[in-house]
Amino acid sequence: MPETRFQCGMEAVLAILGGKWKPLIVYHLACGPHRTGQLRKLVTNVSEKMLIQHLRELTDDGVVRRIDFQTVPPHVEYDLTEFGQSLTKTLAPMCEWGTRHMPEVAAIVQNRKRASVPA
Amino acid sequence: MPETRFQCGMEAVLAILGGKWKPLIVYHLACGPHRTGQLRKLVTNVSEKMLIQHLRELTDDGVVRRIDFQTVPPHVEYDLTEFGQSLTKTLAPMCEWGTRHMPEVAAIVQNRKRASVPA
DNA sequence: ACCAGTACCGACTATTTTGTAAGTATCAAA
DNA sequence: TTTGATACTTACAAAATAGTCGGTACTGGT
Repeated sequence: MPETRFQCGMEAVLAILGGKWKPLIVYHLACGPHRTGQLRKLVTNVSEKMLIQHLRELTDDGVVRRIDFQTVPPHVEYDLTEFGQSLTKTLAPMCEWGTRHMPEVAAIVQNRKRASVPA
Repeated sequence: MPETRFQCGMEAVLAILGGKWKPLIVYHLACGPHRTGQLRKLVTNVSEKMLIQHLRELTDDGVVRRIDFQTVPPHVEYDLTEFGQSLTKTLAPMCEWGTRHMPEVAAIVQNRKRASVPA
């Protein structure tokens, strides 16, 4: 019963998109529907388990829609719900910032690595 | 040496703001400089260790500036650098989305809790 | 002398999150 | 009948993240 209270909108967003691969998944789904195998290739380095786990959570949260073609072998596609699309729209400026400052951020992260691996 | 490569701007943002309390810290610092003790009260439920740890990382990343008044007992203030301010600007629309959809998101999260505590 | 308040550090533990490797089911093709 | 492809599951292990508690240094008030 710890009531869900958000201090600012950011927290609400993170409640939905908190997860190592979720932003990437949503990012790729913004371009249209994809099936599981495609996403596994697009979201580099994601394990099958994490991909499906996050897809499930996003589906449960109403961000993503799962379309099962009911065939054998299975064919399943995912795409964004309207809720998910409204989210990606507001995410766009942040993505732009990230894109614009990408070299800067990469350098920052690189610095951190040196600090933590002093060998 | 896994080179730092970002698939999309979002990843770059998360590289900087990934951390349970960082968005909140930045959010409060957007209103002006604060000293450590004030932040500890504003960022509810944060432990002193995590607050300081995150403040340090944000400082190292050039998002936050640490101002030490060199007094005894110590007096330290934190505020956003220009880099940090450019970041909060692009974060704003996302915060707005979160604010607008807060009840919806709260309901979603509430649902998850029920699912994971079936007792 | 002792305690309180400041900002911060460090060892240790707990919790959460992510990853690995294997297995399920079904059918088609070889 | 064995293999391959699909989407997905499960048990277990590792890693990342967060939290607790005690300690540092300094000084002012009691």
